[in-house]
Amino acid sequence: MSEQTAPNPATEEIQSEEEIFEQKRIRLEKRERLNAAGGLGGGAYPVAVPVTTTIPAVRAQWGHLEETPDSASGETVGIAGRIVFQRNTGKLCFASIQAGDGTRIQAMLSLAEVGEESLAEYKELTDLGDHLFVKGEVISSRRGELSVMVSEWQVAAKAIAPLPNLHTELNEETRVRQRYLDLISREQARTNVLTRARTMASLRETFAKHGFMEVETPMLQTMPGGASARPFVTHSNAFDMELFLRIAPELFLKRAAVGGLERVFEINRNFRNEGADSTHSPEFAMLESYQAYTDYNGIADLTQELVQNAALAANVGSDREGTHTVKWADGTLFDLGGDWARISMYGSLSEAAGVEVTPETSVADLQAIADKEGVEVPLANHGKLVEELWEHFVIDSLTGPTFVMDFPVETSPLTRHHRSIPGVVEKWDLYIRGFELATGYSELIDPVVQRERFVQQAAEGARGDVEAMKVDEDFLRALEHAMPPTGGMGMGMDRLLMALTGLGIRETILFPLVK
RNA sequence: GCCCCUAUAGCUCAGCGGUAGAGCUACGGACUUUUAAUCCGCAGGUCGCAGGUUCGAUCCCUGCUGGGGGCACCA
Repeated sequence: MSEQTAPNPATEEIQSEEEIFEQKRIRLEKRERLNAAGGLGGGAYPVAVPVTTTIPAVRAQWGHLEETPDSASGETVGIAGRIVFQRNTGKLCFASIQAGDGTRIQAMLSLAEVGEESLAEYKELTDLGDHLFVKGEVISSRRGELSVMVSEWQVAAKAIAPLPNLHTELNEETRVRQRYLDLISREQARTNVLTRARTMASLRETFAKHGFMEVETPMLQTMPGGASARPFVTHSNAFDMELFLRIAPELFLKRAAVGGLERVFEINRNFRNEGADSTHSPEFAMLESYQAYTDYNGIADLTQELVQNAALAANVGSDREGTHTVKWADGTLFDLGGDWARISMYGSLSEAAGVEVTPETSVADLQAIADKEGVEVPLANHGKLVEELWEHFVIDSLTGPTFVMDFPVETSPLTRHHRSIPGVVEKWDLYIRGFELATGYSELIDPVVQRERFVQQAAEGARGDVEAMKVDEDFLRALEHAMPPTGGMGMGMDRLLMALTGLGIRETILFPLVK
C-alpha cells in the first residue's frame, strides 16, 4: 500500500472492507464528504433539488442558440441530469448531463462564475454517473453547443458504482442483466421501451374504440388450460395444494363471455415451461380477446386493425409517421398496411407440395410425404403431419402479413368445426416475418363437443403428450350455461414488438429472465 | 435435453506452457471553450470455480457454473 492511501480516521473503516475495489472506495469517500457537508435533506442524496424545467424543455426552447455561437439567452434555469462526460480544464469545466430520455445538455462551470472553492469541490466530488443539479443561464458555447453557464451546482445523487465506458457497446449479458446501464448508454434501448409503451397504449385505444373491456384473470390456476404447453408448477402454503402458473387466460375469458362480457380482452403474462430462444421466453406477455357474435373472419379484421394502429403508433415521430411501414433494426422496411392475404392451410400446402392434401388424406399418405422430405413428426396424427408439412413447404414463401386459415381438427381442441368443410376447424394463424404472431378462432361453444375434445386430449396425454390438455370440469360447467357465438384471438405482445421493430425477443422485454 | 463456441482490470477487448497487456475509467499533476478534450505521471487482475497433467498452468485435459449460437419442443 502506497503512502498516499495510508490509513486515516475518516477512511479506515471503509478500507477495512477488502472486497470494495478502489474506484468504489473512492466514491464512498466522496459520498461521506458530501453527506458531512450537506446535513439532513442534503448531502450526497438530497431529498429534492430545485429544478425549474427539464433538459428536453431547455433544448426545445433554446436549441436555436446553437446557430449563434457564444450567445446568451438571459434566462436562468435549474436542471438536473446524469453526468455522462466530463471535460475539465484548470479554470473551466464542461460536463454533458443527460436526461432519462437520452437528451443531453452541456453544463459549464467557470472560475469566474462559481469561485475557486466551488470549482475545486466540483472537481473533487463529482464523477461520471452522478446525477447533478445545476442552476445558471442558458447560453451557447464558443463552439456553439447549447449549455448552462453554472452559477450554483449540487450533487443530486452520488453514484458509487462507476459508469461503464460509453464509447464501446456493453456485451449482451450486461445489457440484459443490468438493463439500467443499457438504458443509460444506448439510444436503441430507450426507444425500444418507448415503442413498447406506445404499442400497448395503442392496442388499448383500439379496443376501447370498439367497446371492449379489459379484465384480469388468474395467473395462479388449479388446472392449467387454454393452450398446449407444459406449465410451471408451484405450491400454495395457505391451501396446501399444487398450483400452476397459467399457460393462457383463455378458459377464464370464456367464462367471462358466458357471463355476458361480450367484448373483452386481457393483456398479461403467460408462463410456459419450455425452450427459450430468440423467439421464445419462459414468461411472455399475451393479448387475448373475445368478441361475441362474430367469427374468425371478424376477429381477423380486428386483429389487422390492432396491428396496423400499433404500427402507426410505433412510427410517431419518425420519418414514416402516418404510414404503416415499420423499420426493423437491420434497416429493412416492412409494410403492414392494406388488407392482408388470407390463404388456406390445405390449399397452400397442396400447391407447394405439388400433391393434393385434404382433410381426407390418410395418415399413411402424409407420413410418406414427410418421410420423403425428411420431416420428422413425433406422435404423428393427421393434424400434426399436415401442420409440420405446411411449415416445411410453405412458411418460408410467405412475404407480407398472412392469415393462414382452416386448420386440422386434431391440433385445435378449443375450436369449432368449419361451417362447410369437414375435418377442419375455423382457426387462423397470422404469420409476420416468418413467425406466428397471432392466432384466431371461431370459438367452440358446444359443451358436448368440448367435452369430447377434452377426453380426446386426455387420451393424447395418456399416450405421453405432456402438453395435452386435461378435462376441465369447471370450465365445462360454465359452457353448459351457453356462451354466445364468439370470435377469439391471441397475440404475443413480445412478438408484436418483434414484428414492429425487427428485434430479438430479449430486446423487446425490459427485464427478460436470466439465470 | 443434445452439440459447438465462450469466460482475462470498473467497461470493451488483446495475449501466451515460464505467475499478464491496451483503450476508456480511476488516482496525482498541468490547462478558461472542451466534444471519447489534451499532455505528464501512477495505480488497478486468485486470468469464472474445482480438480488433473507438468519442474512450472491464465494457456493443455476433466468436471461444474454463467453467457452466446445451433438442434429438438413451443407462441
